[in-house]
Amino acid sequence: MIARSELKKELINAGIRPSVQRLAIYEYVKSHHTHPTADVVYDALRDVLGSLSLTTVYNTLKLFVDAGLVQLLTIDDTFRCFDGDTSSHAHFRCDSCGRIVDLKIKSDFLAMVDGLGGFEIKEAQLYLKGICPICKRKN
Amino acid sequence: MIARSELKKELINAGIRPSVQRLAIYEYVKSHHTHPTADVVYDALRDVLGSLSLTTVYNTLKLFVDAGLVQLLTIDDTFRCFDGDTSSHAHFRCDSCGRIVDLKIKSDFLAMVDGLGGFEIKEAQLYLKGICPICKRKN
DNA sequence: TTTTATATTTGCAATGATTTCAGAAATGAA
DNA sequence: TTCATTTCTGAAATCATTGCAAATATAAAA
Repeated sequence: MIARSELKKELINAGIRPSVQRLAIYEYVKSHHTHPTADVVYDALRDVLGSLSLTTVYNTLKLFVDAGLVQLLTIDDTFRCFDGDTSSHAHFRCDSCGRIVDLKIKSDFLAMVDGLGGFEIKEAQLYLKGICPICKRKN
Repeated sequence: MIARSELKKELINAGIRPSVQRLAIYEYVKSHHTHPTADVVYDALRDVLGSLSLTTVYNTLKLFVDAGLVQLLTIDDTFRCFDGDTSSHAHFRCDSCGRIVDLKIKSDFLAMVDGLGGFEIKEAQLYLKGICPICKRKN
């Protein structure tokens, strides 16, 4: 759990004015590692904050993604979800329960890709899909 | 370029009846390595075939994906595109020109991911984004 | 070949996540 | 406080994708 004042500084450093809504949304994605959709964030915060618009959540998350503070995941092709952890890691999506799991990845994994000379890589996403250990045990 | 009769066999082997539309769509995605969207396939084939419905293109591509004959890519979060090459390879999307490029990847690249024991991996997608060599040279 | 059943295609309407937009509210500076 | 700027809001619009029911094509049976 990161302190609110620390999160505030991060927003300011990124050139983003830390409004009440923005700070709440930022705190949510940084403290919940559940890869929430915009809608999930909206449902979780609408009661905490007096009022909140779903549009604000969409706009704010897009702002964070563009600033590099949050990752946008498209591992499930039917919706977008967000990850406050911007460090390099892989994602696994269980076909059975839908859960998205973080997996550690070696820092030099791009060495496995051939012919990258001349390319400028700004972002890398490794998406794995299949059956998670919990669902496998159930069968 | 693969022969039409060969493509026909592949569909039959997958349990898919090779109708005129299906064969045309299958031939398109297997011979064009441009990662087309459903709409692009539709526009390319509507004139060749007498008539064609966009719904048919969506349904057919989904059929191919479910049968494992074609890959679904979600590297661009605003639309889905398709890849007739189902072999293991990475994809790069240029932020500048939007082009999606195939990149070779070492077959054992999953060794770079920690803690995969217990997981059953059915699909892996490595998406890279940034600036391609052609766009870099232009600047 | 004709009939019948089944599979496929079609076009339009519906869906639903996301975005746009214009006005309202909040914020910061003077 | 006043003014200017930024941010938030909610409703309406967008657009890729899907659902559905009718039309067509294909295969099997008679």
